[in-house]
Amino acid sequence: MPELPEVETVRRQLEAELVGRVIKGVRVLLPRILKNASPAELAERLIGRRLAAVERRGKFLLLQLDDGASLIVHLRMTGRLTLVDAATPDGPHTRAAISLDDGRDLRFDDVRTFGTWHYRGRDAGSLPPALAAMGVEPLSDAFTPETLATIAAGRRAPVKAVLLDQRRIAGIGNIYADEALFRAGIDPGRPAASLTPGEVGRLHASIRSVLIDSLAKGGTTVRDYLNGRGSPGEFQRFLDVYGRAGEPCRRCGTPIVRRKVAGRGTHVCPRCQR
DNA sequence: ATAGCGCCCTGGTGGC
DNA sequence: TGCCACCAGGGCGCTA
Repeated sequence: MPELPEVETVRRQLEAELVGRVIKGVRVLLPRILKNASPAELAERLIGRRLAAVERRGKFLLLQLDDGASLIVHLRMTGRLTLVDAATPDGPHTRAAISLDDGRDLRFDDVRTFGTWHYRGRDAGSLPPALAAMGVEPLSDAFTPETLATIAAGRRAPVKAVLLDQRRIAGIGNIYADEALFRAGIDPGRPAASLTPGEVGRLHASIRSVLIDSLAKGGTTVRDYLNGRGSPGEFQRFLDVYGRAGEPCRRCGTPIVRRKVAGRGTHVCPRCQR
């Protein structure tokens, strides 16, 4: 489940390899991943374009083209973007591919086919609604304890639901919501507005630290995630609660409990998190 | 405006 | 061994 650290890892790898490359071909094996273009239209727009930059906003990847347009990719749960030699056969779940002028393909593989591609033209063009409404980047200077306090103020929803709301904070998914709340010692079901200023400060620091720590390990691979070079992340070895139901809390030894909060599988230490 | 829920989709798992 | 219900979950559309 690629979240901010995983998508950022892919972004860095793709940027290093893709910038300056020219698109020679486009293959779309599953047209419904394209949200606002037909395969033929996408090919017409992309072929001949040079890649100018690879950016990230929340969990979206933006491949910027030299004509001011962009290809906006969301990996959702099982999507992968990897660079391979063009001779590499498609996998059973290859949904699309872009061939480059250096003999390689940018392959998009996605088992569950939730991932999406949007083409955005130079002027306006359609943005994915979630991207247009995206909240603050948690690793940017704009994200301060005061920002988080404002976000939480007056919200009766569980604090975990607020962390998952991309319109408030960008890029946090189920894994890092659980991990940040553990580090902060806060129960995920608490109404966001019930957090004390001290708790808001701890949660702010925890969000940043867990994202930074995971980024340093190349992200988390629980099941499907692979980076732009086809390699898994390493942070799963350092998770405190996610996926550790029944195992002892690393801090106090109490078994980690799994329950449902905000409709999501949620992992907590019932002793450390209040 | 906010909160909650079902849907999309496939592969892996566990029960019988 | 086979079959099937169930689960994973981000974004989105719908409801109240």
